Amino acid sequence: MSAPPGGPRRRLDEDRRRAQIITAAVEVLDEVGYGAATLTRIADCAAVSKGLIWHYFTGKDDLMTAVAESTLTTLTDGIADGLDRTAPVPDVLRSALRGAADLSRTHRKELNALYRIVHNLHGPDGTPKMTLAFYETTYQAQENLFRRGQVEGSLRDFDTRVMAVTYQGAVDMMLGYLNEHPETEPRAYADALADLLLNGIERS
Amino acid sequence: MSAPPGGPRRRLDEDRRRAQIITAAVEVLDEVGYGAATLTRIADCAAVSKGLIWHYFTGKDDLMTAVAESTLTTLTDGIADGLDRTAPVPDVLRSALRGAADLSRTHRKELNALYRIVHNLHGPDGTPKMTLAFYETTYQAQENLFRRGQVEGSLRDFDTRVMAVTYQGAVDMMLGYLNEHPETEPRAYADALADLLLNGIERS
DNA sequence: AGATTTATTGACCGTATGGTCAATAGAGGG
DNA sequence: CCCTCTATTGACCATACGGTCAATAAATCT
Repeated sequence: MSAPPGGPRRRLDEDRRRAQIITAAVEVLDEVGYGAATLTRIADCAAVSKGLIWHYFTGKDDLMTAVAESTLTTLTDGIADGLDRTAPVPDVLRSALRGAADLSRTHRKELNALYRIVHNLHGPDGTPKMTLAFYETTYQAQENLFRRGQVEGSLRDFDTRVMAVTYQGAVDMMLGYLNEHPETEPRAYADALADLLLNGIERS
Repeated sequence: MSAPPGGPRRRLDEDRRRAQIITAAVEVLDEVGYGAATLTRIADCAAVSKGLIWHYFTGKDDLMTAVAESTLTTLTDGIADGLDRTAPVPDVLRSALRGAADLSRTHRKELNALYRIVHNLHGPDGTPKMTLAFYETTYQAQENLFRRGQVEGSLRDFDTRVMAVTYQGAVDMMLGYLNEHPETEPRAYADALADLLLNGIERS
């Protein structure tokens, strides 16, 4: 009766297609938010049929997880570049904050998409799926950095765990704020924040 | 054919019913998250028929907004109590942090529910509905407090806007952390955080 | 007691979504 | 040149959700 299912227009390399779909997902997530980021919309944005998504991902959750992982890698790499981890700890922190602030301009969509996934992807029980283990890794990395500073004498004594959590919150808020206030200069914010945080922990 | 729609079992005062539904919504939001917080579930939890919800609210968004407002009032009142705003600024900050930390034990569900709504209630375009105006109010209140401290000489000079945003982030993270790590002593965290933040801004 | 109001119900509807699948066509191997 | 493999498609499905509404009975009014 109806037209038979058409074959492919163009065949593409597997990895490329995956990346293409993920990119489209980032775009859509950034534009309409998580709830409205329907698979139909994503497929449309990727100029691909909806059915194809299940050829590359096992479902929506799987796709979103993949997007989150991919995006997170991109972002952390973005910060890691041009960061000399062997420098004095205060300098590392300043650079890291600047790097993060820059992301708000160079990777706006990715930040937005990741933010949305993290805050929306729940397990069946309602437990957030990413947040916990997600942050725990960076907490420990930060704590190591702080402890190094304390050992080296550049930082005074303080609760490294609380500081790591606070630092993460400060960065998150900075990114959110820069996103909502495009008129704010990222570097200026980053430097002001560095002053605040370092004043609290630097050995005077 | 089918049983006719039954009348009410028990009539209840209007305000009570509203409150009852809102309470149920908080419960459900806390338990299963925003996406799974369906009106059917909320109605069940409130031991009320689904249709009744539209008698008190114009729709899901309206209900969620009402829940957010109600919850926010409860929480801010909870902090405001036992807070002497005329005290020296550093003392006010310490008290406020303790008050906030205490909420993680006394108002766990409310915090969770509010968090979920704030991060999930979008407008039709995907724009978050609450976040912006929501935070802006508290930013200004915080900035006023910081400026008072600067005028009075208890705080050094710093960017009050960046500090307000950072402070808010620190509190949010603290609440999230305390929620996910019940073994952590709220007061201890609050005090450690106060030390960190005040060290960064207090005039030494 | 009768009339009126309205809080409450359960059945119903339209829709949009995540997900399935047989059919298809292009690429590549023999 | 055929045969196999598989990336790709469009039609289809089940479902669950937000939302509507006529019917009903408890309260209230007169």
